[in-house]
Amino acid sequence: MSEPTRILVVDDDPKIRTVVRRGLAYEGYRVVEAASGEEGLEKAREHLPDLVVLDVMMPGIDGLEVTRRLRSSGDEIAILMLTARDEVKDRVAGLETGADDYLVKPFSFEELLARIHALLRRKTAPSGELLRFADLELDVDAREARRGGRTIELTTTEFNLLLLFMRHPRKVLTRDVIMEHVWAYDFEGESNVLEVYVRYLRSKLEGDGEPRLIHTVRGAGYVLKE
Amino acid sequence: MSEPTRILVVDDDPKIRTVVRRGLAYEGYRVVEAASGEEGLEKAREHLPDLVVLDVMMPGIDGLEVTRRLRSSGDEIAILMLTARDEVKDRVAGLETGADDYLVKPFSFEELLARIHALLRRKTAPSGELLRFADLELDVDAREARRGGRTIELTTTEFNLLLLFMRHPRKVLTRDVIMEHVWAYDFEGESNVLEVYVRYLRSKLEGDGEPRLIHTVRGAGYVLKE
DNA sequence: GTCGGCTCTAAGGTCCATCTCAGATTCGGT
DNA sequence: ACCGAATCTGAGATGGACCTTAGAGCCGAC
Repeated sequence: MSEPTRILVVDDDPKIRTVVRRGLAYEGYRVVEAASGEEGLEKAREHLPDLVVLDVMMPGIDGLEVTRRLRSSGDEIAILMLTARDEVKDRVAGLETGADDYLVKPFSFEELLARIHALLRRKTAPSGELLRFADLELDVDAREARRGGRTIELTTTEFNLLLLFMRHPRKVLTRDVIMEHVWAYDFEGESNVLEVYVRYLRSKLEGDGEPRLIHTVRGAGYVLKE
Repeated sequence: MSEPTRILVVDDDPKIRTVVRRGLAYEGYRVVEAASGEEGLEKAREHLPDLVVLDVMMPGIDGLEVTRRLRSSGDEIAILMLTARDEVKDRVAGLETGADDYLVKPFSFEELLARIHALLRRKTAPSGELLRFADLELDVDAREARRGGRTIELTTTEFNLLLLFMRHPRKVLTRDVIMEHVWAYDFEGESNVLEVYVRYLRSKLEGDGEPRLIHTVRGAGYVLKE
């Protein structure tokens, strides 16, 4: 994926925060830090990270409580919990309150990275999602769209293309990026498949003379916007 | 971005310059060389590179001083510092004066490439972030500008030109530099494309009789300033 | 085997971003 | 104040990017 993934690191130990921040930043992630549970919740609200690395044991609001609150506010953030060695009950409690995975301290950075990758892969995979943009809805499970009351059937390719747009609204997607994501091949010889499918989508989505949502950006690509 | 990434290599050792230049050019980067700190500063002003590979130890103005001056002139260039083995204090000093990362000599080209990629990902992909100058905003993702509440649609060339200005505010950009960055060709014959596009931008950005932002500097070029 | 739906190719048409050019205007130097 | 050069401005030509449509190939369902 092209956009930077945001990761929030919540731990009261500055040494851990620094190591993790540096490492993840080096890997190209956008990193936000918090030194306490309170600050973590605040930063989460502010930055909408894709994943939180969360220490269980912290003074004040601890990791379990942070997890509980994040979950209760309906967030689908991936949560990776850090637990002290042998604190088995913490792990169990962590998973029960809604953490997605845990890692035992001390850990190597590579281990952490592996967990993070696995989690992100799982989480950003669509399931049960209902994506929404303007008056357009995309039901990921049913693989169909809705607009203006009517239900729009999509073929696989149309769905994949629209999914990409819905995940990156208001963002210009270059032809290359789109081709890579939806068709997954390097087209040496040129092809106009993309244009054809954009047209298919448009004609389905604008069936009733509704305003255009997928706009052409000459010399660049396409954008989903009002 | 569409224009090629520019990298400036500053090292007094010609062997290193050659190896690095060849390798990076092969990777598709536009490479500029400098053999001393003085020349490095000059080339940086002249070519506006996205990243500088900078040797610490050089006669005359050394890498630390170059870093300091680049930073003090408000540039957000990515700086990768090359240090001799075990010169720990150089590394620390380097990071403190504003370098973004360092690499210990001797290094393999692959190592260098990996660092460069990581740095560029961090630095020049301000995805989701808005560039801002005075009351003007440039949304890099959406490829559109905003001023005085209204949204301004930009063509590709207009966008590239404005992006260049926004990345180097308050800095006089000569016609040559602009032509090189936005049009990427050596114009032997005269052309006034640049003037035409400056006009296009102005008319879009000053739509409501707002104060001018792109000013002409006679005999030199243009500046973005209030 | 036949049918229907999905995917892609191909060819022609349309449109507008880009650039050129010519004349107007402004600026700096004297 | 004047002159030449630099820059601005408007209008127009053109080429390529994008759109549109039709249909061929493919695969699975029955």
